[in-house]
Amino acid sequence: MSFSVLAVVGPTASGKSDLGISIAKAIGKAEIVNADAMQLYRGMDIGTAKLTKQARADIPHRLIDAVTPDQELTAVDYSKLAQAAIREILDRGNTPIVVGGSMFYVAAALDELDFAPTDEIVRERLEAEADSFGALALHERLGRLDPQSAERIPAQNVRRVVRALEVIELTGAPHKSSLPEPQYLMPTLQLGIEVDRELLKERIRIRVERMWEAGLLDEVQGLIDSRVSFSRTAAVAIGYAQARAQLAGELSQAEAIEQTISLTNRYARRQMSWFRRDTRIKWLDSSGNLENQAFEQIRLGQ
RNA sequence: GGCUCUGUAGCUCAGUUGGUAGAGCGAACGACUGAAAAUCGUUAGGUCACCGGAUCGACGCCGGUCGGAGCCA
Repeated sequence: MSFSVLAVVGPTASGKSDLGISIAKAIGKAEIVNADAMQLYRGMDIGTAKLTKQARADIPHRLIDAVTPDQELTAVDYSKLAQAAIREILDRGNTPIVVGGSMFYVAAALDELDFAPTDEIVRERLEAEADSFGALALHERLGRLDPQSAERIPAQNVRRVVRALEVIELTGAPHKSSLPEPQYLMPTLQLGIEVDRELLKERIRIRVERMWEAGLLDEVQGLIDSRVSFSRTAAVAIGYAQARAQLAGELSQAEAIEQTISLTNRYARRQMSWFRRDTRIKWLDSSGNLENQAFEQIRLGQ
């Protein structure tokens, strides 16, 4: 094969998980590596649309339920886990299939990304400075130290301004503030699922409504009762934040559901704007037979 | 039936003493190198309910019509 790693990407509710399993079964000796930032968390099942254990029983799945919701995990941590998993699977003579819609995590698993170091103390100090002097002042400082980054990063985007300053302070070198031409770590075939936007919205609505019917509130109440705190990432999981607000009496159920639908739609849009620019992706049209199109691409890629 | 309030972008609403309109959310598009389901940027949407009047000029003033809400009968 000319590719050693497969990947299935696309927006939420496009059918990545199912397609991943179909492909794995069809090609044989394949294992799935999760690239969904939220499915990493144990106990967050309904709201992350995790496949049931039965559904994934036939195919080994890696990096699902890898950590508890209170564990802080970053894209860098994930990239190490994912790359290690991919290597292991390859060593076993199997084909890794990376499946997930977390754009940055997909890149962290598949691409060459040379992350600069981080330091919590430095970052906290910069954030505090942003608070007291304002985002503009910080952006001006970045303009003096690294005009290129300052030009690329809007002053309002405090998060990225702070990160750029952090990297300069830590390494003395400018921050790489824009993504490079992506480069695979290993020969990879990336399949993307494209769904008509209106149809996707409909699917998202149904999916979210079913989450509530399936007991998302109970699941969240259980997490609260077990007294695990939520990590920064887990805390903002779409649906979970809304379910918690409903349990706290801050939102009605209808409001919680509507909000979840609307945030999920926005997320799907951002996913597409990220994946679209990756010209390496072979797109599958969901109005046709996904499996056949996938098999065809795999055949062509061999 | 009477009184009062009200009708501005898809939604919720701002619009100082008259010079043809803004915000938040939503939408479309985009950026993205250690929080990424994060954090942001850009753009498109409005004969300011309708008709008439005074005015050089009205979303804004006057009169009327239609539609909402409340109070009193």
